[in-house]
Amino acid sequence: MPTKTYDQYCTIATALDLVGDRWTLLVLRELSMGDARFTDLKAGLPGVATNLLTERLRSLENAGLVEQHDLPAPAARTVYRLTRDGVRIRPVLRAIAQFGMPYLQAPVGAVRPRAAVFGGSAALFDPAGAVGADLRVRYLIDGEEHWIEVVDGRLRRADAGAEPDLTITGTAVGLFGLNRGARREDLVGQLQVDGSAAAWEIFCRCFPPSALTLENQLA
Amino acid sequence: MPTKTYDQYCTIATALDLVGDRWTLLVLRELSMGDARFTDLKAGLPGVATNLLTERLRSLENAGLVEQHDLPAPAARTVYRLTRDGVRIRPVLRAIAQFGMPYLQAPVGAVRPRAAVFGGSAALFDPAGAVGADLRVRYLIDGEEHWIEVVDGRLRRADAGAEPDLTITGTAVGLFGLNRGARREDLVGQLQVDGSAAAWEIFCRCFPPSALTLENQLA
DNA sequence: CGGGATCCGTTACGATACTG
DNA sequence: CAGTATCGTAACGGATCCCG
Repeated sequence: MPTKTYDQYCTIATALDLVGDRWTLLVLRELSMGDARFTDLKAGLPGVATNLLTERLRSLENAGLVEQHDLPAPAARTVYRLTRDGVRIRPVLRAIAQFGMPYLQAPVGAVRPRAAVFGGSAALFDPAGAVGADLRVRYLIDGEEHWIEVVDGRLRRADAGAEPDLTITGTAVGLFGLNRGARREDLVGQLQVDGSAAAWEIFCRCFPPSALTLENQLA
Repeated sequence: MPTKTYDQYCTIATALDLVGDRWTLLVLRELSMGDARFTDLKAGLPGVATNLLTERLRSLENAGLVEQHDLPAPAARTVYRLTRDGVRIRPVLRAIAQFGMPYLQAPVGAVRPRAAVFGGSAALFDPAGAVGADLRVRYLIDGEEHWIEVVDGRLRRADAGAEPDLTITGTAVGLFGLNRGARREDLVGQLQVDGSAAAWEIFCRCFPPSALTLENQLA
């Protein structure tokens, strides 16, 4: 176990003592998209050593951010889940995702639809722009269906249910294009948005695309 | 140099490739409070090895987040400063600080006034609560003076100038108490707030104290 | 004194192999 | 499926030394 702490009276240093180790925030990213088994986590975190993943999970359990949950009989044994304290990491993940968005270059390898929705689109959520907003969005990305909703200005995952205000259909790469500021006209064939103009306007206020004006685009 | 990258098409992984290494975010924390010399950084980051600090600074310069700046003759040669791209890390630092706030225990060692203002108080800034707000706050903490202002819902550092709407006078520890949710009555002798009731109300909306309802308070 | 560079012991990480 | 065990390598931590 990495026992290294910054040992400083600082909220940031304290937070990083909990979640600052390598892989830890990416584990939380995976869990913030939903419960996951050990193998799911391993699949979502290419390159992580199994012993390290184990160590990180124990460490997160110890910090009270993650807990194991046993599933009923037929399903595979256990899943990992964020605790009530653990979900407090979401704004951190959103902020990091917004920071990193302009640095993302052309896709390498496959893009998981769920990552495009939660790590890409939903990560752009802007609480200030969303004040008072209500919106249900249905994503159909590479055949996978995901729902998110904004209720009274607060972002939540949602389940399939009542009619969506907006339906976004297409590929994960196309969705990333939208997040990075591409215009809808440029995404014909990759992404299609169905819904009222009013709903689209609310969407744009709640999920403003990342500013691409970085002076220093990495090569 | 740590050349390890997560090599994943993910905004968070990409961001962590830039700023996820040990000490890097704390270096940015220091610089987000203002320009700093090498020695200032070293002083603000107890325990960091000098070679490591050098390596992190080079790496951040390389990423375009930090730049060296030469000062006129009499002053010590160079300072480090966040670039225009670099200041984009601030929302990340704020989010991390808010996450870490409840885990902060009693102070160990000296608390720097500047850290109490920027890492503590200003870190609680809530864009959603601040929509449309305007406020100038003057901090007098352990003899140090710092100003922040909210202009049309956006947070900025400020310089001494026109009358503040609110003046907060006291100790760094007292200020942390306020941030963590202590009531003003409990901070008599440690912290004093001067200003109109209306300004105080705006302040509370812009800088809501961290929820202390963590089920799992660390020991 | 500010701003590092060099060296070296220790720790954490990465890859793979193996097990209940 | 969900880990544990092992081991070589890379990164970190601390101290010392160097140079303008």
